[in-house]
Amino acid sequence: MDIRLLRYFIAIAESSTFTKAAASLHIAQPSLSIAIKKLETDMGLVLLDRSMREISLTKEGRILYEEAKKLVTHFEHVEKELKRLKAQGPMELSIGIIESAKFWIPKVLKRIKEEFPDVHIEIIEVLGLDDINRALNNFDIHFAITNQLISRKEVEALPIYRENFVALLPPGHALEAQQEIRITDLKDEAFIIFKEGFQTREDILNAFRQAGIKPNIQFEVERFETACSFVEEGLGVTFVPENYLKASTISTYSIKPIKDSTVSRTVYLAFDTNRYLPPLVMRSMYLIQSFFEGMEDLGK
Amino acid sequence: MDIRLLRYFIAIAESSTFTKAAASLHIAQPSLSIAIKKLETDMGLVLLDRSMREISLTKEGRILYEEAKKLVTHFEHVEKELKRLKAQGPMELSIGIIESAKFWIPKVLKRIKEEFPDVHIEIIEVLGLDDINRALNNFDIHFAITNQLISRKEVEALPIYRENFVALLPPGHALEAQQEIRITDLKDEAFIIFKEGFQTREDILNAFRQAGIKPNIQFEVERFETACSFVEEGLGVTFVPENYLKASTISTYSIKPIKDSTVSRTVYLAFDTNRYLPPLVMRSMYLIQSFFEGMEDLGK
DNA sequence: ATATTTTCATAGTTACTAACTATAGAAGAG
DNA sequence: CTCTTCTATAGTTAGTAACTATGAAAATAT
Repeated sequence: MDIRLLRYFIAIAESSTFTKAAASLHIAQPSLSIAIKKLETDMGLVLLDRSMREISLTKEGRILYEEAKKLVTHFEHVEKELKRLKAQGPMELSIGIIESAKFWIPKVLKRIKEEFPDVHIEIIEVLGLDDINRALNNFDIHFAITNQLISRKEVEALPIYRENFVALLPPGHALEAQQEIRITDLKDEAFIIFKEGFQTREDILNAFRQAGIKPNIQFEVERFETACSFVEEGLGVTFVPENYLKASTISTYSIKPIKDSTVSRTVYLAFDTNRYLPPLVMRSMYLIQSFFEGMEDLGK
Repeated sequence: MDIRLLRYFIAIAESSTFTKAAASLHIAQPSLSIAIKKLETDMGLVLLDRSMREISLTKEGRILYEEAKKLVTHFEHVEKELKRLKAQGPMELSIGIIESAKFWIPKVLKRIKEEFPDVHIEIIEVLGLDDINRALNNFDIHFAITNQLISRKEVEALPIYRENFVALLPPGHALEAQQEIRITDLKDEAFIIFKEGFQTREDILNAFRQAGIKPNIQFEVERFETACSFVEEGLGVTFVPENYLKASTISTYSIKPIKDSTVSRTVYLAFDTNRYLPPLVMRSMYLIQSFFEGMEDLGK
């Protein structure tokens, strides 16, 4: 059995015609027809339904497609490991994270480093859904810490913890005297919120909806960092996760808990299930999960 | 790249001569020489040191040997899964366990079944070290719950919990009046112990050593079940794990805690690191580990 | 030290196979 | 009903994976 046949099969499954797949593989179409037929006889299974003009996968074909992707990425992992060994390079681990994860990430990285002293860990900030999907697809990151709900079936998202938001008021704001903020207090306040496509925007809008009012949205941003600097300039009010503030240097704005409805979001550990995950990656994900284990209200 | 080349390489790594490996693969020796040379050029690495008559693996060769085994077992797993799918057979999970694990195993199996309703779980009782090694090597079991210390480097043993022993006295025994037993109370008592090669024997002998006496060994057995029936017949005294009694139907002998030194043993989850472990297996091991997580004194 | 045995590599041969081009046949689109 | 699009088959060629025979090197025996 040749890995080549699996690569061919994956290409077909993804382009759904022999002709296009052959083109993308830079081989002639009949070669591909014969190769797949050989794969089918080798495996003793019918993998494709050729009755229509655009081929479709049989049940067995769908399973093999998923398994073949894992097997091919496993193979590529081994190749890469050997090259790394030859070049004396370090083991690599790439994690995509949201802003507020900066608070706890160093603690977990310390644990990972204890078990894998030579590993070189790369932390990449991933912002929106597209960003995460792109990073996971390109294998830029091994897994992501994210609050985005990812609906693609090949991506699994394990909830690891929930985090509460707090309100951020500009210095000298009228509400500064209050110990706590109610969402209804913000009825006419200029509000700084995340752009469309960010889960956090939806979480905050939901909280306003529950309180029965609409926020007066004046600015739309992509990062808490931006929102914070806007607040500092007195441009409006915003909500940020408590954990984000733990990671950033305290500034001049005043921080107030939100009283009536708890505004919160779930943070997930997301990874591609159709990919071979080497022991280092599996173990790191396990360490992150167990870091939060037993914490109340994981939003499961 | 052909899986065949990896199989060839594994055979060489394990028999340390081309000639023997070729024989075991049922191919001619020159074919193997050429195949391995091709593998080396494909990978761009020197895998073998041929300077001696018996070849040895280079550093890269050793890594590839371990990785290749995982890759080949991964491939075999996929083949088996497809055959299973064709035959409409159930997913299989085989776990080797020691006697005393019967107590908690059903609870964990319930959790596994919740996540994988169709899985067919096979529980195999594994007794001594040889038994476990044989079962892991033959792929008869995916992992083992064992108290044996396994020194082979390809087997990892994660401590999951510790269990205490209690003393078992035959009905009507002189010490029956006591609430607790001291090891020194058993100075001249006929003692029933495990055979050589069982970790439990060593654990119990250590406890006696610490108490400064030697047990009067009269019977050597391979199972707690046997030891218990011997006690029932009045042939002597023995120590068994509390957990074992929780799983067995209470009988006529009397059970006494051991007072002075706590006699206990560590139970491990042992698995072959040089083997591809499919998600079902990984997840099951995780569920077992987290079942005991947070319990005190895991003997780590 | 020398002969013998053991082991791996190379050379040459053969059969298989994976690629190609050309073309036939089947399934949708206009 | 015709034309296009797609897959399968036929036939060809180059590459390769197996074989046998044999040479070179290293360990063992005499």
